[in-house]
Parts: sequence; C-alpha cells; structure tokens
Amino acid sequence: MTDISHPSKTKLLEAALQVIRAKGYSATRIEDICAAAGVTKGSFFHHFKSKEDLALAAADYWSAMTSELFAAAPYHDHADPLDRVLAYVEFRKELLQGTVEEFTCLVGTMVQETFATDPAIRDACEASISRHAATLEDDIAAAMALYGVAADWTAKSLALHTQAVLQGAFILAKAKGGAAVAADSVDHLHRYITLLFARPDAPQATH
Amino acid sequence: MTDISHPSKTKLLEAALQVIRAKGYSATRIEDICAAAGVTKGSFFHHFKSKEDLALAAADYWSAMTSELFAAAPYHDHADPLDRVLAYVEFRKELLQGTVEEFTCLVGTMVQETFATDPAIRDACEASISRHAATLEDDIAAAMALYGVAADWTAKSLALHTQAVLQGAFILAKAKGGAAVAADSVDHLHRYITLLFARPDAPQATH
DNA sequence: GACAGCATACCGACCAGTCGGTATATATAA
DNA sequence: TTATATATACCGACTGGTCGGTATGCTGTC
Repeated sequence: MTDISHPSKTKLLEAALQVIRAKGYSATRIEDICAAAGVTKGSFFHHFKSKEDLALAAADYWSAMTSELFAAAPYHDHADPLDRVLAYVEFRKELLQGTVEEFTCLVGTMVQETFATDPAIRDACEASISRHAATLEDDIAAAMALYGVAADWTAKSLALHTQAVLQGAFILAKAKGGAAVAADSVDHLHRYITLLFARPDAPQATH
Repeated sequence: MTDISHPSKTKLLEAALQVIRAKGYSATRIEDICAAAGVTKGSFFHHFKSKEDLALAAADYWSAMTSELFAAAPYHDHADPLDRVLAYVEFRKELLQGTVEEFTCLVGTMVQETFATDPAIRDACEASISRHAATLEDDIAAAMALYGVAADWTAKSLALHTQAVLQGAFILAKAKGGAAVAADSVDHLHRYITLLFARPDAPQATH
C-alpha cells in the first residue's frame, strides 16, 4: 500500500499529514503539499488521481503509521490488562509534545470537514478511528473479566470514549494554542478508568 | 450586537450556522450561505466586510444563542450543585437530536480549520468555548465544597473536560453518521462525574 | 525503445470581493 | 407641501486571482 521505493510519494504523504493537520483539508492546496514535499505538481498527479485520492491515501498512511507506533509502544508489556489500558492513556499523554499540529489527529481533522460532503473520506476516517479503538477493546474486556465488572457499558463503548476524549482534547488544544488543556483531559480520562474498575490496591478516590 | 431589525443579516447568520457546520468553514462558499438565506451576494457584503468578518459575527451569534439556551434550561433548578452538573450533562445528551450537522458545535468545527491560520477566528471560538465552560465552574466548585472533595483537579479543568468530551463525541458522531456513539460518550462522562463525587446516596460503582 | 518518475506550461472553472445601480425612509429647507 | 439631500438596505453583473486538473516533454533505467 505504501511503496517505500517511491520517495516522492512518501514525501507527498508526509507533507500531506503536516499541512492538512495545520490548515484543514479544504484549505490545503495541492501546491501547498507539493511545496512542503519539495516536489512539483506533475509528480503529485503522477502518484495521485485527485485531491480526494490523496486524502484517502493519507488516511491509509496515517492508519499504517499510527498502528505501527502503537503496536510497538511499551504499554502492551504490562501483565494486568487494566494496567495496559491505563498505560495506553499515559502513552497518549506523553505524545502531546511539540506543536499542536504535530500531535493532533489527521483523520479527526479530516472527518469534520468531509462527513457531509465526501462519504469516501469520511468512511476512511471512521475506519481509522474504529480500528484503533478496537485495539483497546480486548484489553478493556479482559480487565472487565479480571475485575468482575458487570457494567451497563461495553468494552467497545469505553474504547470509543477514550477516542472521543482525545479528539475533544485536540480541539481544546487547538482553541487554546497548547497541549496543557489536552493533558488535563487525558488525566481526567485516566482517573475515570481508575474509578470505573475500583481496583482494591489502587487509591480508591480522589478525596 | 445582533440587530433584529436587519432580517437579511439575521437570515445570513442563521444560514451560516447551518452551512458551516455541515461543510466546514473553508469549504463553505459565500454564495452557499446566500442561497441558504435566500438573499444575494450584494446583501451579504453590505452586512459583512469579508468571509472572516462573517465567521467572527457567526461565532458571536452562536455564543449568544447558546448562552440563552443554556441559561433558560431547567438543569439550573436543582438545589444540589452536583445535581445541576449532572443535569447539565443529561441536557447535553437530550440535545443530540436530529441530523449530525444540527446538533454539533459551530465553534468547535471552525477552530479546527482556523487555529493555525486565522488567529481572530480561533480566539473567537476559544472565547465561546471557555465562556460556556465557565458557566459550569461555579456549580462544580460548589459541589466540590459540599461533598468535601479535595482533589488534584480543579473545577475549571473538569468544566473544560466536559467540553472536550462533547467536542470529541461530535467528531465520533460525524465519523459514524449518527448520534448514538456521542450519547454513549456523554453517558461515560455522566458516570465519571458520579464516581468522582462518590455521593453516599448514589450507587457507588458499576459492579 | 519503452516505461516509470518527474518537471513545466497551461487551461478553465470557480469564487471572494467590487461596483454601479435601485428602492425606501428620514431630514431639512424653501 | 414639495423638492432636495442623505443614509441605509439590497441587488446582480462583473473581475481578477486562485487552484484542481491536463497536456506534454525530459531523463534515466531496464
């Protein structure tokens, strides 16, 4: 899917991630991406049929990059599934580094602009978010089983909620121009999961 | 600020809310808004200097409309401040009706596209979100005092977290094409606040 | 020499913003 | 009362720049 033997294509995809996250999808001009990638429009249209084709490829590229990042992350090493979930949340907090456009989510940005007008892009973004959320679901379900949680919520809904908190945290970070507010929200998410499972050996409450 | 004696201007602002929430700010053409409002471009530029000027006016109009809606909402009637906060969350869930573009947030949508390119719009969106969050802060602080919560989080951070959850819920709703996933996230937020305050007369945990 | 990879020049649709104009209301002076 | 002046509200044709996409050509490699 992502052919490493096409350096220009890879550079265009990398540039697309940066530019679209900073300016949004609609405001991003193909020539902006070309300039950021250091290639020309001819090269762009050699590799991509259209701007929409690029967006779909960028969503796939983003999914591939991020799933690699999370698959290799150390939070999987915990023996306790609840620890894995909490360490995932901590890992997301650690990723809140650099500028806002560097740590925010490509597909969350794109889906806002395309959900009503471009079903293909919306579906690609939805798939990216849902596939990532699904990687949490098994750990959450295992934690529910281990701690005997019989709840009125599902592992899937909690996994999706973590993504909602992160996407919302990105919006606040964009509005306020910094990561601090996002980190606070991720802390609240961490606290929520801790309280949900009410593990005896953990601090029970915040007061 | 919003002169009701200018029906065309009000119609343009109303149309802007609808169109921008559906298509995003950049993809919205001035003539789209004119068509939705049933007025001409000449009228548009009589009332607004530019597209950015409209965006700023729309953010103000949005703030005015929503603060009126929330000020009049019945969740303020509870005697217990914690009940007021929880009823606010429930009220937000009840607002998840109609199409996605009808219940999502104008300023959350706009700030995504403008935070890096248009500081004036970004600041207007930030102000709208922060002012709304501030309306929750007193109730949260009062609940913290009433229930003796001495936490490592502040009333302000929880107020902002509620907005993060809502904004993120909107993104998931856009991705999945429906309100159900957003309602699930709002339920998680409700459960979080309940657990945070661990009120003795409430069900203590979910298992 | 055929094709992949990339570049340059160009086209045409689109769109933010302009501009000249009409209609109506109010004010004021003759 | 009427004529003139001025301001606001609104209209729609037009323009000039922008940008997605195309056509074509060059260069290295198999």
